[in-house]
Amino acid sequence: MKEFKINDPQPAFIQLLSFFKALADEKRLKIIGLLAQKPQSVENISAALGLSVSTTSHHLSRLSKAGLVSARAEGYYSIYSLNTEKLHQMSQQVLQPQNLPELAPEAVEDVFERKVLNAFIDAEGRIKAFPAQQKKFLVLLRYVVNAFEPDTTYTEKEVNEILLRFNPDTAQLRRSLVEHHLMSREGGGGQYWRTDETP
Amino acid sequence: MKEFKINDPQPAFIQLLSFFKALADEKRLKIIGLLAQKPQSVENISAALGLSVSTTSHHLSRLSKAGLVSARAEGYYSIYSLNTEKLHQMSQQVLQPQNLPELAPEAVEDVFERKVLNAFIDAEGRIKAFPAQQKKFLVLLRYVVNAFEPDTTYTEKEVNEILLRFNPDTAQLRRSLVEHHLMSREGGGGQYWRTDETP
DNA sequence: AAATTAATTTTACAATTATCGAATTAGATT
DNA sequence: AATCTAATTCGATAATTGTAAAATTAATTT
Repeated sequence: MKEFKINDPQPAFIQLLSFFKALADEKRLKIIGLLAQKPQSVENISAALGLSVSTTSHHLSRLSKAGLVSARAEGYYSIYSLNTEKLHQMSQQVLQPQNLPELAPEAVEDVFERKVLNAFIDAEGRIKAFPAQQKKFLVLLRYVVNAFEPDTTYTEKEVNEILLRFNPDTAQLRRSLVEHHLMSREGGGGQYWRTDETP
Repeated sequence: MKEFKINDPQPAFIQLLSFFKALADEKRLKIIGLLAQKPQSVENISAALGLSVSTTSHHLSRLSKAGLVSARAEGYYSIYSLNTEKLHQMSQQVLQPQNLPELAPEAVEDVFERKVLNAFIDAEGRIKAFPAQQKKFLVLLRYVVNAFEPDTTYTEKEVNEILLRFNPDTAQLRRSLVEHHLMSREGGGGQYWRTDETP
């Protein structure tokens, strides 16, 4: 097996990109269509497309680099033919949903959230002020709720102790956490727990 | 609204081309990867890609025109998400081998053959001279053999009469036609017929 | 050997397009 | 109403790329 990790910037990405670039041209797409009918010489292709031979040769070279066509020498002709397996392989494999996320650069933390946290959390991790905008407030609540362990129950007193690390107004925080379903409370008593994230 | 219908050359071709063009860019391919993870705002995407917001917006617009992503307004955000069905549909359907030939322009008659015929056949359809190159000579033979009906037997005399319309050297023509298996001859007698083309 | 032929490579240019900043639009907040 | 925020559109520029003519290469024919 190969080691792709070190210094190799996603060969799959490069390959996919050159595949799309190879086919992202009117003339080259038509060449694919021509070669799907039968293998042909460069001159023949250029006549069918109304292009000069040199331009056609250039296009064929690009398709060839992407592995979509290949040429065999026959006399002083180059007879190009379609690599149907390659074409099939690319169209089948590479755009499968499960492979797509790998195309992305490392996911960046949400810009909006970072902005809000920068604006309302001080260096000690405490909430400086409560934003009026609900969306921003929710960001803070999600930040706060991380202080609670999943699958653990807390008394109201314990909850308040933890919330006090963020802001003196523990009542509002506690109430909001429950309101927005980030924490759950058992009906009458003082039992709290972090709501399961999976919906 | 615009009228797209009239003079619309192969909508399938156009659609396929714009599909490939949409994905033939590094940044846009990465956007696909990002949106495959989760729907995101323009600002978030631009941060992940290291691009300006306006450039990102432009890329998203291109992807959107190709039908690969769509946006929903949420507050003053545009949350873009991936159209996975469309992506799946395109990658599955459109590059299937049986559809490929339709991408080509109307097939042009073979350039080499046309050249040879122009060079060696006069205005009356007669062979001006016999080319030394075997490949060219074969083109002439295939041209000549069309004067014979399929599934018909001819005597040697009839064959010579027909060949005389092309060139006085009927003996060479007759012999070459048989040699190259364009016509068949019954063992001893003088019965000739056009060889069936299907191999 | 000289001439011919098909293809590739090189060079130069025109067309396209990716990019960004500035201006504008649409929506939300104060 | 005035302000703020995210997104889009516009205008300009830089980079890419499709195109063809000319020069070169490779193979064949005379």
